[in-house]
Amino acid sequence: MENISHTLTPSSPCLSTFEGSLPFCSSPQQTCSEGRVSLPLSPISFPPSPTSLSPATAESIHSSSPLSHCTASHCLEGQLTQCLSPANISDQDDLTCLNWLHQRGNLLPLQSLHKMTPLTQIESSVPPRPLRPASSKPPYSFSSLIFMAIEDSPDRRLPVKDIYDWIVNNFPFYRTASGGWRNSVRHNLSLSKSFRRIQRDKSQSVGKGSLWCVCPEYRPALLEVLRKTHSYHSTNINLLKKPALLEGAEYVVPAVCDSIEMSDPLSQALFLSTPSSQILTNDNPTFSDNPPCPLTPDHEELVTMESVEYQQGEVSEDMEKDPLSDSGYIELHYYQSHQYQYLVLPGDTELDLETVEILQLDAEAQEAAGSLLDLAGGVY
DNA sequence: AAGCCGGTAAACATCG
DNA sequence: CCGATGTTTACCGGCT
Repeated sequence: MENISHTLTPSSPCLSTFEGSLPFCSSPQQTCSEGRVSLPLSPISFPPSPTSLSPATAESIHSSSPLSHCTASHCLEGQLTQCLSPANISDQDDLTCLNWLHQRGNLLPLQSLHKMTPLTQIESSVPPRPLRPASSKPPYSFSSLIFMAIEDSPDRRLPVKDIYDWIVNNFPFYRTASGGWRNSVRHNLSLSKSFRRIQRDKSQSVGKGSLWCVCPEYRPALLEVLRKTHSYHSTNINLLKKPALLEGAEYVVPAVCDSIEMSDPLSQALFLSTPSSQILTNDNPTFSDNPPCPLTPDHEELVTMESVEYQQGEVSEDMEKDPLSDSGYIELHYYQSHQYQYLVLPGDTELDLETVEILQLDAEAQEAAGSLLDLAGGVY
């Protein structure tokens, strides 16, 4: 048994003060002691300050964090996009180079960038392994597919056409499948309570139909289903990936795994909760009435949070292995439970779930972090 | 066996 | 009118 205490640094000065308990653990492996979270203000942005982590973790996270050079005030001033702009990257080998982000969507590689070979290089140098035939159907239900598609969109809402496109782009199976699956998608959207239709803003309406979003109250359930599916189907994949890590492989290239892994959006997506200011209600069903709140200087408040302590090692090996621990990528997850939303941060380069940090953030903190990540995920 | 869930097909209405 | 979109119903198979 080992107590681990990490002091995390908030992503930005826009995070407002949070003080509260942590009644929620993201996985059965974790035993979180309730406690207050207090983070010292730092100009270092999301993810957590390396200085408070182990040297190896700190080095890795710092060097792999594309946002580590960008403060939230940059974000507030709209300069983060410059920070993330390829034009701003003088050297392709620069640690802040975001080519990988462009190439892989909002996938955040786990390993230090300086240890990484650019994906284009790897993908061209690694002999292409025969991909799983396109006839192999993804294990994910249509609800999960829709969920992932919507979550992977910048605005967390998509027209059905874009949902089709996302599925086709991420799961080649549907590229050649007959059109019946589209009917299933529409059927699922209509029937499932998890999804909600939003009228498009008439003034800027382009295209047909409505936008679809995920009902926040059903997000945890959808995420859980997704995690279970991913966990179940990633077992064999992990066996493939683990030796590569042990042998010092520079980068685990999803593309050399089978088709599910290659296109696995769970490994790629940043599941970000819609900030509470954007959550749709029945009374206010359109974003045109309730536009997403941009960060404003009003949100710039100092944050103090205390370290989070939780138990490590109190986990039965029989318990379900969390897919996040083996995903090979830094993943940032929001959970919503009751009136709280929870942001799960990776606290270790290996992404062992025992070392994942859980922060409970208030709405403004989520918004701040979400905006940063939106920008990071929106540049590709 | 019954109920639930997910997938599929189909009919129909609406909309641009 | 046509195609895309959205809703609804029905049926089937797998799972618990």
